[in-house]
Amino acid sequence: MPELPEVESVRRQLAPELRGRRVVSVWWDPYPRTRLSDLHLLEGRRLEDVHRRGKYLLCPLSPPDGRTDLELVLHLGMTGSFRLVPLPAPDAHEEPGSGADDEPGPDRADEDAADGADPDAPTHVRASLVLDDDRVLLFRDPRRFGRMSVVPAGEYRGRIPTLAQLGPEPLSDAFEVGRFAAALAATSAPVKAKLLDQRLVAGVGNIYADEALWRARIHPASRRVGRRRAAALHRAIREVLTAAIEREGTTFRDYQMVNGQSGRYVDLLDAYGQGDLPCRRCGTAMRRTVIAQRGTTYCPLCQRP
DNA sequence: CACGCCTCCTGTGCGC
DNA sequence: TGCGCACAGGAGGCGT
Repeated sequence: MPELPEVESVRRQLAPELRGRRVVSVWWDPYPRTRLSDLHLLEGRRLEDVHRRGKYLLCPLSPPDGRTDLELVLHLGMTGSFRLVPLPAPDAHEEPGSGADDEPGPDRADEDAADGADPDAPTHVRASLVLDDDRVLLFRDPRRFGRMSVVPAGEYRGRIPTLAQLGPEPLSDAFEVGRFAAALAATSAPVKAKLLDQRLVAGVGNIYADEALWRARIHPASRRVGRRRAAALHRAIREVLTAAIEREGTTFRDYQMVNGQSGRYVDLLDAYGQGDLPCRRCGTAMRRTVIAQRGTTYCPLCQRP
């Protein structure tokens, strides 16, 4: 999925477009096990801003009285993306009178782009918010791993467990090397599993975990990371995430920005997706394995246990 | 509690 | 060309 750099890039595109916009109406996926909840609460409210914590986007909502007490929480899962499109002109073919109550979601059977349907029309739309500037925010998510929910502002416990326990932002002062080293020392799980866990540090996923471990020369399965290596990893995480944000993230397969463009960090990947290719540092063939149920690529020479 | 495995989904790319 | 299978950037839930 989109990790911190991808989510931050999406945030930077969305924030100026959504800030101050009022939500006129909302449609969302009627799928039984949908991970979209309480979106009806959006209607009539203003999106005050778009913030980010880890891989989550947070939009404070203004009620009519001006107090902010609800928040829209967005997570892109593995395949989520947003689009802003013009509000379609009222369709002449539409049955008069009916059809008003539930906006026919643009999600039809995905295969039948038959009869006249625009082949470029967005597919897999799971939610759409009509905004007061006659544009529509579409949330697309083929695999349905993404989440959208409206919650009382800041109250994540019991609703969004990972967000409730989220670790420090890696690019902020809250990400302290001493605490990071201590947390790594206090665990017996493979270091990569701890990076993916989100409690030690927020926003690192499979791509940037592999990248940071390669840069810090730490074997992803290592269960013992001392202070020295912890400090190297701390620095590597910051460097990798900063460089990826500068290039608007990595598009390996699904990730797209709001304008449909790809992230350009893919060209700079040193580890992720480099299986069997020569290590960019020492030339040894990169090796692929599975750690924490995730595909993992590392250099067997540079990154020894 | 910490850890590790399984699951939720759909699409794609590969090998046969 | 067609089919089946493995795999995909995340997180939640459950068993040990």
